[in-house]
Amino acid sequence: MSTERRKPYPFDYIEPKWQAYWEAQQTFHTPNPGEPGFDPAKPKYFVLDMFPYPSGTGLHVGHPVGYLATDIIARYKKTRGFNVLHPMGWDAFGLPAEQYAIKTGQHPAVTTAQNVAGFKGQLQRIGLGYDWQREVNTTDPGYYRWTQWIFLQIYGSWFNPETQRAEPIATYKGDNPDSVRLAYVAEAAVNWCPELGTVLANEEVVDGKSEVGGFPVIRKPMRQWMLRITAYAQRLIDELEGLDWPIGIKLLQQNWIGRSEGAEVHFTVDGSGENITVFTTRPDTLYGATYMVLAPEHGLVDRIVTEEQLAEIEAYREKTARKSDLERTELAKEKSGVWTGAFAINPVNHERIPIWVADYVLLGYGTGAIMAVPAHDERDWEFARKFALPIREVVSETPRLGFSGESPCSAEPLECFVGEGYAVHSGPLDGLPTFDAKAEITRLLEAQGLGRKTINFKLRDWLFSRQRYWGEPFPIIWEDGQHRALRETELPLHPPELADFKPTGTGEPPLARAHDWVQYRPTHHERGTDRTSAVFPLPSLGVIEGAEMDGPVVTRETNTMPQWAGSCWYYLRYCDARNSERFVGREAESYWMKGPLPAAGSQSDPTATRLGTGGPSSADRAGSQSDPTATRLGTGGPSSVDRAGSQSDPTATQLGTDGPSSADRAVLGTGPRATQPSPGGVDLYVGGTEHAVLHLLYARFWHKVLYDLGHLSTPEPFQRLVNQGLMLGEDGQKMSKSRGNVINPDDVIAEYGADALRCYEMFMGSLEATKPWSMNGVEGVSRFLARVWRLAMEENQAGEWELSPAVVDIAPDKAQLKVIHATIKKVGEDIEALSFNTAISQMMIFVNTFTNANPRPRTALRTLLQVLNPFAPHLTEELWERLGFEEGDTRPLATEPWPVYDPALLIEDEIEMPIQVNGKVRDKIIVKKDATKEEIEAAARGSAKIAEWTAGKEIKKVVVVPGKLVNIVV
RNA sequence: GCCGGGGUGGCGAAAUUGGCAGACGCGCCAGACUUAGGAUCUGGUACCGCAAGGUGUAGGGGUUCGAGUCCCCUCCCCGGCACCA
Repeated sequence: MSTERRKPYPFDYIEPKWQAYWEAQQTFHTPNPGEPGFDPAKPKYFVLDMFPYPSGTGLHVGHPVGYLATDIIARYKKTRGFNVLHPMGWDAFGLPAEQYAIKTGQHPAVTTAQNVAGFKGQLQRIGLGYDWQREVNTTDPGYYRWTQWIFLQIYGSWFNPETQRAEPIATYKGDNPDSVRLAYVAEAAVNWCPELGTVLANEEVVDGKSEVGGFPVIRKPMRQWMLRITAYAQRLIDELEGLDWPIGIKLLQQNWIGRSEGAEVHFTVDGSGENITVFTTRPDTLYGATYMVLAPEHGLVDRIVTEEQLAEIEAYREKTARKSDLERTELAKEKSGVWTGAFAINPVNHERIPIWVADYVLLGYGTGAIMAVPAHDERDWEFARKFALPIREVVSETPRLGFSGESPCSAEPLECFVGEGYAVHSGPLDGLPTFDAKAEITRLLEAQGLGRKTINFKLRDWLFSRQRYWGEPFPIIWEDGQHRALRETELPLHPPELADFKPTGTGEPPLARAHDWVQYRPTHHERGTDRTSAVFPLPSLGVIEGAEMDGPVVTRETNTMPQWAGSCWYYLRYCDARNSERFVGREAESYWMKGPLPAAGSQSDPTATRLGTGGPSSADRAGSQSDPTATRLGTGGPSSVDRAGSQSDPTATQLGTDGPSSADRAVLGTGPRATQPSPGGVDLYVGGTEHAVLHLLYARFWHKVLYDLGHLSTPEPFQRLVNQGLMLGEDGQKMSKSRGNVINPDDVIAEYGADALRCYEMFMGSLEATKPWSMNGVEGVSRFLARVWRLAMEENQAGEWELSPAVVDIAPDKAQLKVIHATIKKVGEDIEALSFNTAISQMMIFVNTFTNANPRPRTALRTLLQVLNPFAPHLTEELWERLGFEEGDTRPLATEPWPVYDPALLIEDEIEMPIQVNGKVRDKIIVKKDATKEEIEAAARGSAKIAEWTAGKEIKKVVVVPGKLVNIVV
């Protein structure tokens, strides 16, 4: 390569200078309520990034996309007079960090510290304006102390079905509190990953492989800690509604939780006292049940299998057990199963139907048993065809009368019909449409104690323990086979020092190797924790005169918590990161997490009222964007119409949403509702879609538990969520080391500067879109920044940059004023709308306009620097300083109020209007801005070109849209 | 299979309630300034056509004075779920 290219402007000097200045001045530190410098008159804005795992490989250019979006918003909101909370931290526990440590042969604490330093350096070189005083690290004892504390809150509570919320376990009146705790130990078939040496949550298993590393996962029965997230299933669905999240993410969560309405039906096993309960969403097809299927692992199989069938059943069960989840899905195409030899009695028609075992029925869903209705279920159909089981039609697509008397199996249907229709061959249900048939059969079953209406969820309880070293130890000890909580005063519980922290591979956690740590002898005041109390005894209650000093030796829990534990609440810790008394101070929490005030318009633009000239500006849009009704779920079709209807006229809803869709809506819980007050929470959360059902679901769950227990002021953590798109490599492929297409931001910064990196990433397309990297694109944006620089600066004979003599204190002309004010308006509005690419293009138009202006009005340049500042903070700070300060200016530019535009300057006296003939533009005319329809039409008819085009034809119609166009129809 | 999101120049992309398709940038072409240009500035650049003009937003149909935008059907790409009873 040739010599180093000349820098188009001295970013290599400017950028470190201003980064050091911000650090020294703590420009982006935001005080909490009650702290020095806090201004209670300002509204708050909490803008959050998904904090990274500090991996060893560092950031690539895809990571900062979201960080840049939030940085621009944060800087902008600050200039609009908000108290902005914009923090960063490290999700440093968990598999990636530990895998890296094992690979490099170092202790994870060492590699984590190195990686954090590396990441932080990279983020700072990009010029991100975080409040580093609030930095958190999940592996810091001062942090995980509270993660453990929150776990104990969960452990110490239960979900009261009466109140539909978590309550201290003391309010539970049953005799076995351990059966209802939100954190409990259970023996269950779990996802065991031999390669990683740990169990994994369902959410961490993708296509039968571990999400981290892609290793095979098998089912294995193990004793594990579980969190009872299923108790919150309904609320986790319902309370999505008020959130301003992408519809896709809401649906993803909804589908993951998987609510379905149906019925439980009890069948008896012929000749034994046993019962089989099934779950079905189609109780109306009960008369068409011609056999039953149990999951291979179902406990009843052993009790009902006949002697003749025993060997075959055992063989089948063993074969199924050996299959990994992956094999089981791969082999899903071909149905398999074995008859148990037993029969069940259909409760409604008392028919004797065979009971089979087949692996297409899953133990984990419903009751692990089904009634099979082959005529109306694809899977049952396939199975029945393969094993020659009877198929009976009980739903007809069209109404048919007089079928009841017919022999039930006389007409075997030719194909499987899964839709809704009308009941046939179904006794009392005959003729009823499916919807009514479901209701009727459920009523009949309930009346006879044969079944009941039920709601079933796909969501499973959260498998919360891991057999790994690098995670939070459980604050739990075991005594006489019973678990109990450590006291609050014993936290944090540090992990033991271990020379060998690799997984054991046997399922026993590595912490078990630390014998001295595991053997635990509580001192007198640590004993006697009341296991039924959620509130741990205060230390002052613990000291009892003359009590024994040493208790019996007990053992510690040796599992650790999963990666997600720390990330479930980090946003709360940011609110009060240094609090050593509480996980977050009450005042700080309620200040930063509270919802917006009712008057959205006034609060989102405090500067407008102060300066009194803002008018109906961009800020009003911000208000409407965060309107919680705007992104309601499930409103297919003209949502604005039925929204209006539901609010202003309750009857409109009833009339307007007839038909099957209303039922679906009810199921989803998304029917029209009145606008709810904002649930509050983080004002803007930006991150990738990969956390749609992991972090975002877990965090909501923890948040709700803490809210129920009175520790938090809002029921939801994240009010508004935006997903940034994926950054592809220059070859259009996903960036990866193996493809060799990874771009390191440090290299881009070295060549073009951080401001160019920032502006390019924001200019390349919409925030949410997937987009490929292009170095040529960076070059283009770099040129734009250099042009900005040269608007103010020029090079002298000695090759030094000095203030350009073209910059003088004159008033901009009319055309310039229009560009200036249009730019203020558009950039502000575009930032509010997260449309950063169009904001930058407007600033390019500004620069193009002024590039050849000589002289150049100083005020114009100053305005440009103000609106460009959130995007290119280093360059603009430098020029702001060099252009000199005016009275009333603050420094740095980062704290200067956002400029105010004058709408009057944007209105043209005369406007150009296209004239169409039959929809095609044929001429353009200039008319006064307030010209009447008649005047415009007359002018259009007066055009010579139009006369040509309409010559000899009859003008049938003239459409005049003032301010837009004229269309003449001939 | 089901559920989302998409498909606009050579490329990245713009386009309030339906109202001049392609803003802005890259690339390319030409010019200016220059010892020089991988610097800078100016102009041009959807496609076909010398032009007048015609054609164009994945494809087909529809509504409308007017459709990238609304409705119906089809195709393709990306993401998610996937025997969920």
